[in-house]
Amino acid sequence: MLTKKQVEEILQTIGEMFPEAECELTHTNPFELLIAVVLSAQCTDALVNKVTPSLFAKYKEPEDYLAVEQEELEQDIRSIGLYRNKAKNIKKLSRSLVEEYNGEVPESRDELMKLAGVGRKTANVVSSVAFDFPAIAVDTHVERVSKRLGICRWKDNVTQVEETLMKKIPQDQWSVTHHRLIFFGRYHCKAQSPKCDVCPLLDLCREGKKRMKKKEGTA
DNA sequence: AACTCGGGGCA
DNA sequence: TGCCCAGAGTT
Repeated sequence: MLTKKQVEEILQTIGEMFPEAECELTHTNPFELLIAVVLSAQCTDALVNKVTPSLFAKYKEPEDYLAVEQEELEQDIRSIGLYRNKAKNIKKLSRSLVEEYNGEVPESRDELMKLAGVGRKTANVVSSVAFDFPAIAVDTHVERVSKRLGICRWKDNVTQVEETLMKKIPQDQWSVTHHRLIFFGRYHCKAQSPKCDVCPLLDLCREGKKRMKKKEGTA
């Protein structure tokens, strides 16, 4: 596992690689943020942002989602993929908010995770971004990159990855770190074909050095 | 633990 | 043109 100082250096380097890394989710209130994050499962924020302007113009409150047929909602979010599941979850989630939470978005992760379509990652994003709850959202990119670089352990489960990241990164950098690691994971340290041969972090990266060595052997 | 949903992005 | 996904639910 890397030290705090090493992690700091790595994050700074990644920040220089992707200066454009910043939160792409646009939201004006907790409910819109919740919907946007639910929609973003298995697709990019950029793609979600193509539908949210018209979506949020049409649907302001949970009641608005309950007022239309599910087929209509499906068409409104069709271009993002997985739209049937997501439309069904949003209808169900809106009903829960109206009936059980007085129309308000709950603030705690545990309550958020009871909602349809809201898992651990979505709950962490909403509670931390909308309600300043101390949490780091760990998605597949963040987890993979953290493990490859040695920021956390290989055997760590998601909870342990979260804890390690929160321990090694100053709280005021959690949000930007999340997005830096996502950019790094998506465009550089990719799941299938990481660009180890042109990676400025290779000297620090156990996994990268292992991969380069293996590559030499097979070449 | 493996499977499903799905249009868009990228090789 | 065919792969692969910024997750969550179900079995």
